[in-house]
Amino acid sequence: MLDDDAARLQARGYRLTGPRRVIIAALRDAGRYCTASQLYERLRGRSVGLASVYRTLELLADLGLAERRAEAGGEGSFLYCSPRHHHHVVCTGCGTVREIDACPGDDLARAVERETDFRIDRHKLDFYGVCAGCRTTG
Amino acid sequence: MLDDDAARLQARGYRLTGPRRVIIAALRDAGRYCTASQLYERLRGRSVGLASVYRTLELLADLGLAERRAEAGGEGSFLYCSPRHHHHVVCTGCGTVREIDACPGDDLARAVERETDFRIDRHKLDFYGVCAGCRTTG
DNA sequence: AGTCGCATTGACATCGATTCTCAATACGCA
DNA sequence: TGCGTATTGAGAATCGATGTCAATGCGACT
Ligand SMILES: [Zn+2]
Ligand SMILES: [Zn+2]
Ligand SMILES: [Zn+2]
Ligand SMILES: [Zn+2]
Repeated sequence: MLDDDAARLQARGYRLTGPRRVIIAALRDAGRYCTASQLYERLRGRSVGLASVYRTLELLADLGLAERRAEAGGEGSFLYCSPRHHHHVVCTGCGTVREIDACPGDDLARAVERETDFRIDRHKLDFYGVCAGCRTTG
Repeated sequence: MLDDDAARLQARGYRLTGPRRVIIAALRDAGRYCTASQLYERLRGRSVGLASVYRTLELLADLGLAERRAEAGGEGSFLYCSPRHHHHVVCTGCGTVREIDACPGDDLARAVERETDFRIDRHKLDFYGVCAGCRTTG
């Protein structure tokens, strides 16, 4: 877990507890979307309760340090997100997610404002494709 | 419900039933993300079962005619999507969603390919802001 | 380092959204 | 119009997610 994440927690008055450290580190290291039960399994033996996994994921989503996604048939899953503005590239083969800096920027947002008469505040952009590893393997 | 949607269903061998027509029309007309129970309420008296609402939403998502979203604390919700490539503008005030043509295009996708060594197939882009109505009202 | 207040935790109970089951129905086709 | 089968509605069943609560441990202040 990075100091930056710790700072974010404490800046909002949350305590930096053992379970939180471990859960956040696990989500970070996963480098992909994880469900609560997946993280819970990965942390067996570290005495972390499933409820705490749910609570911490919820907290991270609230702090902007994680992004929630809808699964097709079942559980929700979370992806660790660094605090800066960024977008994602998702490998449809292995599930790996990488943060990227490429961004359509304000120009496109302004074009959208003209087209719709909305005032645009933010945007979300994800790319889907196949990573180098999956191309050679598969 | 549009003929285009009907054609998509039947092209995959699905039957064009009464409940499906009604549910799809309701989702289309909503112009926003809807939960299964919201649609079910809206269709009271039309003898459409909740299970059929769930099944039809799932089917639409599968056909690419609806997009699923994760809600914070509770139910999943679905948004009707036309078949062509497009993106969304979501009003954070009233929930209205509009489809737009603005798109970062292949240039950005190629930049991402160079940056990551992924082969990019598709992307998803949403803008969030406040619509004209919500600006004057609120 | 020691003390104290209270946020946080783990285990389990509970809730509720989604899926399953199955006999009855109604599409699509000849 | 008649048949075969996908689909439906209602209720049961599932299980992901949240609530409860006594025990714990973080962190602030000595
Ligand atoms: Zn891959
Ligand atoms: Zn951006
Ligand atoms: Zn609005
Ligand atoms: Zn696009």
